[in-house]
Amino acid sequence: MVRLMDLNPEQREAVKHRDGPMLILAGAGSGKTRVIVNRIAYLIEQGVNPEHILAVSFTNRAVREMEERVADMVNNRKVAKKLTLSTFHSLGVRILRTDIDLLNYPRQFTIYDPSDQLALIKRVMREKRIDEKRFDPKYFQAEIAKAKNEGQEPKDIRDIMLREIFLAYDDALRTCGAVDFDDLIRLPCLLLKNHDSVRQRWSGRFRQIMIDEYQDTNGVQLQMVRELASIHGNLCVVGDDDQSIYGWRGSDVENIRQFDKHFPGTRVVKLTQNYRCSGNILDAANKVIEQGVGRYHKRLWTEQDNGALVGMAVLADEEGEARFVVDHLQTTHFEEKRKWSEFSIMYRTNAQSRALEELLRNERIPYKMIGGTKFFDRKEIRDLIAYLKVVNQPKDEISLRRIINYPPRGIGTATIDKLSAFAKQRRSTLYDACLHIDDCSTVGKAQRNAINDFTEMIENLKGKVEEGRSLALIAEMLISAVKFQHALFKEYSEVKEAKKRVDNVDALVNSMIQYEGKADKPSLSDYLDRVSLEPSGDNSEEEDEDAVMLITLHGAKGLEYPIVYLVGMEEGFLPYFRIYESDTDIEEERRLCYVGITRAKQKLILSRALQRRRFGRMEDREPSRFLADIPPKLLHPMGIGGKKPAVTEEERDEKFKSFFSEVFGMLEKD
DNA sequence: TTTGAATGGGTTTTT
DNA sequence: CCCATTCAAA
Ligand SMILES: Nc1ncnc2c1ncn2[C@@H]1O[C@H](COP(=O)(O)OP(=O)(O)OP(=O)(O)O)[C@@H](O)[C@H]1O
Repeated sequence: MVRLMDLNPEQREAVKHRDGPMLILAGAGSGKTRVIVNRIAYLIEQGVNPEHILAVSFTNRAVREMEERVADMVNNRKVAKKLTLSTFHSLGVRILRTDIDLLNYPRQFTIYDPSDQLALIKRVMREKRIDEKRFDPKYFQAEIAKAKNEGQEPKDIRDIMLREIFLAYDDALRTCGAVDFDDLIRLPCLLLKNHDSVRQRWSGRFRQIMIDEYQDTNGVQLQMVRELASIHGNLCVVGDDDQSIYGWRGSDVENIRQFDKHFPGTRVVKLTQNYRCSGNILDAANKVIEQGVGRYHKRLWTEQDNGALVGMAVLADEEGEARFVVDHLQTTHFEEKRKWSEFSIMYRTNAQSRALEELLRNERIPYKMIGGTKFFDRKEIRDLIAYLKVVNQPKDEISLRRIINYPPRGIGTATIDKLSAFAKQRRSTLYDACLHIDDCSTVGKAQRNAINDFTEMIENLKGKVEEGRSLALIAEMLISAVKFQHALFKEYSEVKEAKKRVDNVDALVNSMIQYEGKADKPSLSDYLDRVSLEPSGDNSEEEDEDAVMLITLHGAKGLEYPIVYLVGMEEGFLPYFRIYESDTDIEEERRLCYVGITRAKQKLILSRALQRRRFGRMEDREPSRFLADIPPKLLHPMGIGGKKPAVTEEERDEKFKSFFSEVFGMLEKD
């Protein structure tokens, strides 16, 4: 049930808006997402078919958040399920799975992640005899991504070599039956633009479109949105130019600033009251963002009390910082009877989570890491996934090459080169050449046998998939067929290491079982899609698990927590500096800082270390320049700079003892 | 063809 | 410090 009285007048106006374009431009915590959620529920109440409603956001996490909030409000699972709430990329996949054949790709396409992408670019470069030493494949990868995000096609590229590689790379993708991440937006966009039937289908299907975090859209996404809204113009976007933090992947704040020019007749709604942060926190945030260069003026206000001061902790080193945060967190948890899930620790880079994780684990504090690709980056996991990808789409040459000789089965580089030549000669894919290897005289008998055994196994597994056998079962068959575990023990002389890897493989199989348990229509290709689109594996079964959140600043956008720790407030981290490169966009870093501060509802603790290990060497660290923008009267010094020294271990033990005796005392009374 | 040792290069952020 | 890649020997 929508309760319009839970909204302020501006929000109410936005929720009740029905047809035509609308822009909600508003600051952090002003209830933008709340408007979207309410508007979805309101539309349903007004009789709009939920299948006609589309809401898009950027991160998987933000989509999940929206799903939960909508589900709570609609309170009808069957109706909620009919809604389309998704990221741009999964929406792209959905469109492509239906219509990609119009572009000459198979509907069973696979999705290449950046490392597959790089591998393919390297292949293309080798084919073209372009020296990888002289020309960095990563450069081309970046340039191609940029071009795709700007909506450029190979013919638009001036640089001859880049154009040639782009062209060949795109060709190669098609041959592999694969698309890359950027294609997940670019190709649907091409389809919608060039095929009226496609546009009619999708724009007709989604008659009410909402987009959260619109300031993060890039050129191609704008085009895609335009096409999707072309039939009806019912497009509602919400965003905040002060929270634009994806410039590095082509997002363009002008999309939101010029929205009313892109969509004439736009109704503009501005929200300026912040409902999230206590006064001091909002003050600090305002001070940081106000120093922004080239910023459009906007000021948030709140009715809330000042609340606690913002903690500013200075510690000796990385470990000291982690220790401080964990101690403080633990003390607050007990003293204020806070649930673990009320805490969140945020950082600029995933690597910064290590020290924290270690300590949290030691202290047995439940935590959940959002983002980070650790699991699916492990070699053994990638290998297994590569096998499944080959079973799913044998054209996928990158995956095929990855596993054709892993575990080693006597098909070395020499053989693969011959195989590749054979494939080229008969104009077939590499896998097809494997199937007909007996017609290839250049490959020796032993190798031919090995290849035949290999294809036989893959074909067998393909059969199982077609029979509709369970995914986990297929994976298990695969693991035993290739003696995967045996290979791991052979590969890692350290038994402990090998065991760990075997455990990882088990964990992957388990994730498949879980997936099959909860998916609507489980299938291998759907599973692989999910793994590609959400490699962080944030498939938190335990949705409302009580755990501390560890998350990057980017990942935290749109989320909120009662207590937030912002660690690593140092030059080099925030703003982030890369060695040898000085292209950091300071203003974007500032906005990132603003995003971090405005995640906190009641308490915010900033921290920094004086020294940090980097490349094994200790380095001195300077405070982040953004700290200087926060008036000292808002800050409460802690750690080394605080009045009280950091809590010592004895003191902490003392606190626990008294806490427990208190608890026991309460129990005895009962 | 497989293997292990040497070497060199480098830490964003997400889909 | 930790990796990925490369290179040389078995
Ligand atoms: N009218 C209101 N009355 C009370 N609480 C509100 C109101 N509007 C929003 N809130 C609360 O304020 C908080 C922030 O809302 P929301 O997440 O929708 O903001 P947002 O504008 O999307 O923030 P961000 O820009 O950070 O993503 C939420 O806890 C929400 O419940």
